[in-house]
Amino acid sequence: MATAYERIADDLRQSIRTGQLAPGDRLPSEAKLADQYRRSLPTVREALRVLQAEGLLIKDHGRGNFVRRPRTFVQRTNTRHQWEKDRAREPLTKRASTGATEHDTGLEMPDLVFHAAYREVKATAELAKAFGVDEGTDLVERSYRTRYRVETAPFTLVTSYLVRDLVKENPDLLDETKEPWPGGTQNQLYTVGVELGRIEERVTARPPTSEEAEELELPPGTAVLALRKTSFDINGRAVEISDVLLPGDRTEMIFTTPLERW
Amino acid sequence: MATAYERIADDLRQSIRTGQLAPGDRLPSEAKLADQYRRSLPTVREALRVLQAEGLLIKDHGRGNFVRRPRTFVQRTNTRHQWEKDRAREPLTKRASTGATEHDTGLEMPDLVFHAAYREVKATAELAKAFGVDEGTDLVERSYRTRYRVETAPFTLVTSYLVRDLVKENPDLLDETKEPWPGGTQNQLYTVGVELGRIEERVTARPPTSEEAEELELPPGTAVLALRKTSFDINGRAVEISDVLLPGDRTEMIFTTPLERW
DNA sequence: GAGTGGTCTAGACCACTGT
DNA sequence: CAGTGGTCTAGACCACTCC
Repeated sequence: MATAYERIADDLRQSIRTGQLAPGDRLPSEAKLADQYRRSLPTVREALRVLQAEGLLIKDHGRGNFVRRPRTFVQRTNTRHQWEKDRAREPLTKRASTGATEHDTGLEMPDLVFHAAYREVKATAELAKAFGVDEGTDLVERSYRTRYRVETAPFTLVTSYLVRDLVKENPDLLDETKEPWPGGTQNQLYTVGVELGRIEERVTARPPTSEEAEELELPPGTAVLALRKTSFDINGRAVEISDVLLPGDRTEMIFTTPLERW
Repeated sequence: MATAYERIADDLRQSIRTGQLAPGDRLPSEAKLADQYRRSLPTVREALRVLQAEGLLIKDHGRGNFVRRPRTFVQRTNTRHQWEKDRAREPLTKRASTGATEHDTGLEMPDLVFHAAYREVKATAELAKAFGVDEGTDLVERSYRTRYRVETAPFTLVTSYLVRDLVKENPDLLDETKEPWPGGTQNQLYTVGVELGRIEERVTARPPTSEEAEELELPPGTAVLALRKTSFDINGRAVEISDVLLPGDRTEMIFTTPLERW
């Protein structure tokens, strides 16, 4: 025998799946649902919580509970890497027009708001291992967030690390007022003589920390996609590491793997 | 001013982060916590629910609340595709020894339990579009689940589609007792004269449906990684489509993108 | 101000786990 | 059996939204 809140949840879920409750519709108020199902208010609220965790429902304080609309996805491809590499040696005028994010999303620069911050940090054990350097080595940490101009929440948080010694020849790379750098990281590395040979991306899904949930304005129960990108130069040395955080409920990542011919 | 349950959650979260409460530790009973914080039981339970959603806590009915242990990850790479292609034309003896899952996880065949089911279905609008065929075209649907012998829950659910006409020349491909097919899908396709040229994988994170949560034995609040894999032959035709469902809390996907030299 | 969801209480009873 | 978490109730008061 299912519990009372499960039965209410099942019933409402059914109404949503059949379209009896359409996306955007407001549900009856919690008090009315309690009456309807002859259950107490907390029990009804428990049922709604289940549906919220399944992504079927949006709760809006003071307004009501609404059937969630299908999500619009932001895409992120791995073909962006080759695209960025091809442009890294192009003249400034060409590089300035669009970046890799625009390549992925089809949006234009003016649609996006970009924010960057720089910091010098010492390599943690984990980062030192990933870079193949000693713990405590000087790193440059750059934090980015990018959002649509029309929205308040960013759709990516990026924390990027470079070994300081590698980039010290180009002081512009340590100047946060120079961001967004036209042409992106691969062009930045080109200015200090580095060519990338391979990019590795490790992807996991996990619940956001409370801080991350707040910054990305994630509804409760939404996971984040955590992507650890490591860029290797043509000699196989790790030269840049980025931790990218993407809201799981509106990001689609597309990876294309070419195969060698028989 | 934070709410009561938030303050309790913050306090416990702090204890966990500092290690005052170590992974595997049991928390005081909910009644004791209620006493301690001078709050009602439901308020304490609300706080614990927050921590559970953050993946910091495991609730175990009748036993207690426990600090969650760090998760052990199952890895899934995209280098598996080239690896599988290289083996697709090898003799049976070599193909039989290990499959792509073993390549990724480092496990041996005897560690894994494999289950397959076959069904003939008509192409939905969505699948028809992805295959570039007419809606209603005959497809073969194969469902797999793979789990560790020592665990009860599978770590992948796979639903794979092939166009029936493409594989009808080899009747073994329609026989579910022949699974796991030594050498995997790429060898199966080789038997009907298909060579793969490119594989595209689209990854999203979303909350599981109630059915999926049950089948994967996911704790509440855990997301699934949903991967739509499309295999294209050397002429760019989609020949196989797989929907792969992975538990988000213990899967790491690794994608390597090689870059062309300047 | 009326209507909505959000927080909190005090307590009852049930279900699961271990001894 | 004792101790734990899971479900459910009836009701109070607060915070937000919209008219």
